[in-house]
Amino acid sequence: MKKVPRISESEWMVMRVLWERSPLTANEVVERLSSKARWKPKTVKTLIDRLVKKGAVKFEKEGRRHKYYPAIGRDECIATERQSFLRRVYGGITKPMLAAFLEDAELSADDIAELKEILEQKAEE
Amino acid sequence: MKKVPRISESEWMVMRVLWERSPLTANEVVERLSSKARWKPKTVKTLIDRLVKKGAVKFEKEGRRHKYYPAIGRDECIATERQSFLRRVYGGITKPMLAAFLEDAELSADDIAELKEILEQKAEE
DNA sequence: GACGTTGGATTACATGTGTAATATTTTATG
DNA sequence: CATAAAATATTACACATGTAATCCAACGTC
Repeated sequence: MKKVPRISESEWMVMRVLWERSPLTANEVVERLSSKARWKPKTVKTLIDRLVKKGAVKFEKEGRRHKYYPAIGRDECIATERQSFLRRVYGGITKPMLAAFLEDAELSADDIAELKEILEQKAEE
Repeated sequence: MKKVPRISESEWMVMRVLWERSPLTANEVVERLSSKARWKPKTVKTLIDRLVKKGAVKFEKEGRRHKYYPAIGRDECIATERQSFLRRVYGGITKPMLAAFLEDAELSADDIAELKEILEQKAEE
């Protein structure tokens, strides 16, 4: 289990686009972020560079352009963030916290069914 | 709805002890944190000062000592963190994210029943 | 009342983050 | 080939954060 680096709020936006589709050139990343954030291209470039330095993103040279792609898994990063969040705020996963999440969520009927399924499984343990 | 300030990871530890019991003197906070973190007293004092500056903590003078207490609610702060986390990581609350939480959780039968209750309520909407 | 002790106030300093601008290198074009 | 265009690399700079140390003021003690 390799350790995932710490990824800042802004960097997460970059990671999200790369996880969605990659490899991408810097400009493509800028393009895909333009709807989500109003950063100057240079700012996005800085974020990409920092992610490369942290080992979260790698690239291959294709001609003079670099094609960037994630070097770490989305699920791993999410798990790390989730745990950090829970430790910080609740000191662990708690029922009130889950209740709050569920209340806030927008869920389809299928989603609800699936989550109930999980709960039923747990009830049997 | 007043806006809660941003609270850093270390600051959260301080807030947690103050939410648990307050008011406390700086030294009492240091004392209560000593099992959780190995910070020098001055470090804890700095964290408290920053929280005061942010408006997250207030104090009253009792003789020459200050008695500190939270100025913002735990639940509000948690809600803010939760939303920040979700926006960052998932771009909002999603079913897969909820599923991951539920899978990880340690829940009693009552907890499970209550959560199912919430889901059923949502199914009716 | 001088003095040490004990808290609070001020200052420190490296690293991270948000947000870019400038400089340099590579490439396409005339 | 010279030069403009484009991409990458380097530099910038203020504020946040982790982690304290030092300075100063009030209080109790002799």
